Amino acid sequence: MASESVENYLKCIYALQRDASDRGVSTNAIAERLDTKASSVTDMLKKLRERGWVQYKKYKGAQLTSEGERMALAIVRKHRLWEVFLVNHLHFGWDEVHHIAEQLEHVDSEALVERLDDFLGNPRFDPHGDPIPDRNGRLEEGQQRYALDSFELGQAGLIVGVEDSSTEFLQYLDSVRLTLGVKVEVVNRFAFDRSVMLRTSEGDRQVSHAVARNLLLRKI
Amino acid sequence: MASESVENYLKCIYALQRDASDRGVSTNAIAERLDTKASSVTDMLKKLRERGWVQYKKYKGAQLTSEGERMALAIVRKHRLWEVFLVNHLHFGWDEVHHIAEQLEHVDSEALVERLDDFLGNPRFDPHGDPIPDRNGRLEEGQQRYALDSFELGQAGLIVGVEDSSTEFLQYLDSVRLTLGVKVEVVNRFAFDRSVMLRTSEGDRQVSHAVARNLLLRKI
DNA sequence: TGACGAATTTAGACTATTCTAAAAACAAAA
DNA sequence: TTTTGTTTTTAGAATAGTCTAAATTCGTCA
Repeated sequence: MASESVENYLKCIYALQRDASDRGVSTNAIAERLDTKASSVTDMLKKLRERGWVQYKKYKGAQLTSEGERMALAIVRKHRLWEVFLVNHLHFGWDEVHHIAEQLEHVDSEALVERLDDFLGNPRFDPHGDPIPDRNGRLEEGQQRYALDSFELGQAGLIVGVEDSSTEFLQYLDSVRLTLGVKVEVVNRFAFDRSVMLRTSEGDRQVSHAVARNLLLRKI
Repeated sequence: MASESVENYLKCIYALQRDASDRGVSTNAIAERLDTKASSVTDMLKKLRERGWVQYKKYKGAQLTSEGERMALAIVRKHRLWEVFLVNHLHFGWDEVHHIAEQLEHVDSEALVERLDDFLGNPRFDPHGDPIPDRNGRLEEGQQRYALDSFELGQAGLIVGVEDSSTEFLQYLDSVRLTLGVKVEVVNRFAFDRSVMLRTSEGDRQVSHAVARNLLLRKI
């Protein structure tokens, strides 16, 4: 059985090799994301290699093995299922659940996860729009999601996810009513600061580049 | 914040000073219950004393301070609430939940506990009949519970709890239909092995002394 | 190619928790 | 009160994970 710390490393490497889909996740990238020191990461990578969960060569970064990826997906599955529970049944806000799910995801019981999944009605997405791996670790392809950032003028879309699940960003989205399921259209783009003017059913809103990069939409 | 290990020690000392209501819980008693070595217990007791959670003098055993007891009750509260969730909502058997709740009880979020409590309908007892401390750590007095062991011939009672929540014991009780809420009457006692003959609505059953000691009843 | 700055690893140390083996204290009987 | 067996504590060591500081390697630019 993997320790909580080991599980966090696996999850972290999984996330990093997902959005920077090149080879080898760098020591520094892991250190930054886990808020730890590069030397600690090096130590841990050696242990993970020992146990067959990552491929790792000095100075070359790390990649999950298939066993490592299987474990990472199991943790992601638990995390997202618990988030659904917290939001749908305990009525937490989508901005409040990440921290709690980070603890719950380490509870070790196959039976618990499967019963929770059934209790929740086998949801396919978590409250932030992220897909939930099935019991075999398979992730639904789903339709392509694009950052608002990449939309052309006049392009419309449905908000289906966020790149950043921090409390701050989610609370901001709540406050300007840009939440999952909302339909938006790009009516203007300002080159000098890369901000974007959006039209929603509630009126127009201007959002910064930082927001546009982190809002994920399905084109319509 | 207390580590998982520290929390387990506090819960253990709480349980031991509850049923052996004399002074000072002995090092060996703690070691046996936590399946660890006496020397490890000594080390930990010094740390708990440092932090003001137990009173402890060499060779004199340990007692929780009021702060220590407050913490222990918070853990017991979480444990029992999660057990209710697992049995009532995820449909686990009462014999399957202890191990899972031992992990869930360490999740640290005040808000989670209170919302879970409300979600469950503020239950007052867990699936084994044990009372759930309220948010202030207060334990309902409830009516007195007696071990079947102590019943006179002819005395009747309602099963309202168990002294031992092990999977083995609970599965045994399931198999002979001696579960919470069942009414029984003592119709015979056998001195040579201290076994007891019970009458239930389903017929007569003989149970060993070990069982009689661990079944808790309310007299009727 | 060589040199510089950034990234990474190594070396050595620290904390928390646990263990084994040996020493000390206790308790109860003779 | 002395002996003896049990309980408890101490001493010293191991493991997992982390850190700082120093050394090494990498990649790139002149």
